[in-house]
Amino acid sequence: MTAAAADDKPRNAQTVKALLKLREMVLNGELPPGERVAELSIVDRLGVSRTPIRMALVRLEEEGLVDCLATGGFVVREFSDQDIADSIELRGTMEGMAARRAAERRPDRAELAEIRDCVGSLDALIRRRELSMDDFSDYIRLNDRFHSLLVDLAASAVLKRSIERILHLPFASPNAFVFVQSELPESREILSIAQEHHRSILEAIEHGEGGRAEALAREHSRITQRNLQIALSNQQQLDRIPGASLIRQRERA
Amino acid sequence: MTAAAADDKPRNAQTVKALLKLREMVLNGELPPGERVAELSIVDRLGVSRTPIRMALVRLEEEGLVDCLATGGFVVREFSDQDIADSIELRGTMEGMAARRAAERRPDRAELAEIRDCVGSLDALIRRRELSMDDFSDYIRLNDRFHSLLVDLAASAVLKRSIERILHLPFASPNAFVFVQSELPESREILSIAQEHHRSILEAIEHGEGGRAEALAREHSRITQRNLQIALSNQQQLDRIPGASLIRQRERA
DNA sequence: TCGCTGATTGTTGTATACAACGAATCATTT
DNA sequence: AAATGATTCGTTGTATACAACAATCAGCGA
Repeated sequence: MTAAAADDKPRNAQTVKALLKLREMVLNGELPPGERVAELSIVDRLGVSRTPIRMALVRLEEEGLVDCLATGGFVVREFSDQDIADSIELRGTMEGMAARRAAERRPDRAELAEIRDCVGSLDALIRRRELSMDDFSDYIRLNDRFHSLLVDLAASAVLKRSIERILHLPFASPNAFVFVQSELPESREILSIAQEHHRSILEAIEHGEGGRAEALAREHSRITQRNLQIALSNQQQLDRIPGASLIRQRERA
Repeated sequence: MTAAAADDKPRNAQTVKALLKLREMVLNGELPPGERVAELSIVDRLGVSRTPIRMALVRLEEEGLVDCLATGGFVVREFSDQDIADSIELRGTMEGMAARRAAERRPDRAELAEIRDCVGSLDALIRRRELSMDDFSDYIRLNDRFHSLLVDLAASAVLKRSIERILHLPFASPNAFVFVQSELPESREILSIAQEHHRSILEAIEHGEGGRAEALAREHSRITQRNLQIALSNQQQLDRIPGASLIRQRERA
């Protein structure tokens, strides 16, 4: 955590730069879905050679953000409403497994300290009178932390990898719709319900109740599903979620 | 299904060749786990240049068979017993989700035709007096087909992708331990139980019983877990499963 | 005007060249 | 002899050159 090695140049600096930038460009909509990603045009825009760009594209393809064309080259993928709902459901299922595994493992107090602290911080945050935009940003950070710690508690490298993979689809994130939700009148209630879920999941883990922990974690993901449905009914709000440009436009009457 | 284009050279022939060969070499144990994969040595052995090898290595890394070293280069990964069990459990969880989704979708007769046929063939196979090695090979083919059709019935591209990804770990396959099992005296009973699972999963889907379908699919995966435990208690048999060389040797007294 | 053909351009897949970094080796010193 | 420092070797990451293929566009003919 020291300030050492701030601009530590890794050996593969160009590749990670290309990967980060390309992912950003895809999520921005700067590279529209369905369009072929011309490697040379990226060379111009990023100032790195084709090789690292190619590597990054392969990784993005494995992540699921671009598709490998049979004729050669890559295309930015397009996602249907169903794809998004499926991603959220899959995350919920896997987090359910994580919660169950965590409960069955009977972690000791030391292992639970961090996530307890996280839930405590969330409690404090929710109790504030008014929730500013910054508060929502804090919520996102803490919420991310909770979900990440939950997966860690399952102590399964395989499961962790799989969950991290699905989270590469930005709209599968537990936070994908928080800012959409923040504009709803019932926003506070939704956050309270979510936090109640967090508390009971933790409680179930502490009590070693695997089945309950799994059911709760799944139920928790349905909040994201609800928020998705709300966003889907309002194009303006939908446009503000991460990776919005990747969503296939439904025909409108 | 015609005989057309048998040796159709795709554009990226070298890359797929490298990917296939490298995967084979890793699973063979030809490239021992923990050892750095020197690209130049692969160049000699495969007769393709470094570039396609590099691409293949990136893909293998995303598949989880090799790890990306911080210092640069790739290492063949090593898997603990727990990793294997976790992979099987994760597959079971995702197949459970697939079965539930399939049931909830209420597929019509036409959609169910293939999997019904598959279960029928399995029935016929199991009913034979004696099961030869070829019979077990047939079983593996049909079993693979059943699991694949089950995933297709869920009609979720996201889920399908995730399941296919976990199946890249060879010991996560539903068939990983069938040949080990084939040498057990109770082999036939295990196959009968598995087939009973297949039948009831299909039945639950036909009846639209999502919860039951999910529970059954999960239970079904526990057969693989049992077989894993059996294999783990007998090093000789363990060595015969696909990717055996990737399994970390436990210290023996 | 429409369709077909041929050339041209653009893009990818592959091979290779090059430079920087790390690891191992060997020599030197204490 | 052990430790330490310099040097050599090997390996990777990156850039670029080249060839094959696809797509596009112009021109020609009906």
